Amino acid sequence: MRLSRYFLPILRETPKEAEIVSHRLMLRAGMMRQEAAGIYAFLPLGLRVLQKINAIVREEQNRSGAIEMLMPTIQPADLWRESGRYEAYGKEMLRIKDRHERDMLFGPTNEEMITEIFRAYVRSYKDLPLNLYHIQWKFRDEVRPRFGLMRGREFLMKDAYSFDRDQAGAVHSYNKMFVAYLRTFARLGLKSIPMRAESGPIGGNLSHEFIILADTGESEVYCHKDYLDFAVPGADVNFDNIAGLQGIVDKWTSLYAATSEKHDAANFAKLPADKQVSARGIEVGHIFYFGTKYSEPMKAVVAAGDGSEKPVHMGSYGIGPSRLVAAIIEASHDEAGIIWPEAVAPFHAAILNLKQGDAATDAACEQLYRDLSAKGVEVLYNDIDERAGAKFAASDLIGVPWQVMVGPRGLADGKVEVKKRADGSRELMSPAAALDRLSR
RNA sequence: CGGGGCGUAGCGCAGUCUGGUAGCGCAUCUGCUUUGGGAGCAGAGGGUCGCAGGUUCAAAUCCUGCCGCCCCGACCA
Repeated sequence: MRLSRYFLPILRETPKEAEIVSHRLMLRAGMMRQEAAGIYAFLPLGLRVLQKINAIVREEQNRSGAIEMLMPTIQPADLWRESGRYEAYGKEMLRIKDRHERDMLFGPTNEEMITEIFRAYVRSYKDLPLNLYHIQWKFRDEVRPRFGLMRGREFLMKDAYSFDRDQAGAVHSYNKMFVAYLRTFARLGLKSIPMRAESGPIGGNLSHEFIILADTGESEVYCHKDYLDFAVPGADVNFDNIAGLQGIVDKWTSLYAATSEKHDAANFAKLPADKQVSARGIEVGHIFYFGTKYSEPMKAVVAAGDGSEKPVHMGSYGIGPSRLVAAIIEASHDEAGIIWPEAVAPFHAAILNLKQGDAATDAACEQLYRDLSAKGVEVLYNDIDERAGAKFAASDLIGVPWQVMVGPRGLADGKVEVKKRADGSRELMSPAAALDRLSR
């Protein structure tokens, strides 16, 4: 992409409404624009990151056996009257009337709708287990939206819903998501730690929040240091191996880990002093087993095999991709701007033409741009007629992992300079070597 | 929803107390000079001063009402 033909409205100064670093950097980097409190438009650069995140989330959901679909944002109120949540949900639910005065709502979540879809088609336990998910915009009319995308009213959520014939099956479905989440966050370049959350109606430990550590995170978390070095399950993990998955989950829940709400200072103090980690974190995922809470009132039942019909056991599993955009920035930035993990970077590399208009420099940039593009490298070519300093600052701000600086000084020796955004290291090399390095 | 604050050019702000030609920096446009870490000079364009009433010869400024946004708290994926 040529910057001169792109839409990247970089701000030199920080809009005053932005308090936390991810919000500031997203606005400055031209990633998003606020349209109302807690409601944002994604600009092209922000969308690229969001889509990278979605792709990874999707791959790991699919790998675990979940099946993608897409439910609407607008839902009929009657569905929620069946579960009793239409009255219970309160003012966080955005309620709408259509032209026929029918009660509608902008979905804050989809348990009711997925249960309705399930019961319409599935009759037999033989069709289970089933896990359906979608990635769709949600709306929760928070009293006080804040922190940019971290706590918006409209947000993108991946929500999966599992259906099993009994609790044992549901636990396995839960474990699949647990492992898929470990893999997802690791691939996003994040250290995630599962922390016990409020238990479901059946009791037990079957609700976990996935917290990523970030110095500027919103909440205090406490955990055993060894979590930071736990190996994340590989891509070859067998999701059908019930005992194997349980073993992974057991390991990842064996040590102390709690958010401030569930923190038990006395138990935490029992850990060896050098193993106590007290840090700040951001919740980026939440998984939940809730049994027959919806299947029973909404009559989502299957033939159990013994002549009877039984309500299915369900769980739901959320990840917030739009929040993750902000969370990744909170976890990965410096004074100059964003430092994207390579897996989610909007572009892999940037070419900085340090002397626009100089024939040799222009030609070298054009050639490198063509060569990188031909190799499938996502590259942003800064071909704007502005000073080198401005290009350095802009590249650092938007956080592209690799910068290739091309100018007359280096070209005199047949060299360009490749800079790694993450650590600032630079290396002089030939354009051919740069091409090789960046297209690996 | 309680408490606090802010709405003046695309962004950041001054001007409001004490009413009297709407300003500054950055950005944008033109020209010249510059060109390896956010250049310099000269010039230009751009504003219903959040909205609606009211007071006044005169309102960004005073009064009343409303709207929007931000921060702290309570609450939350």
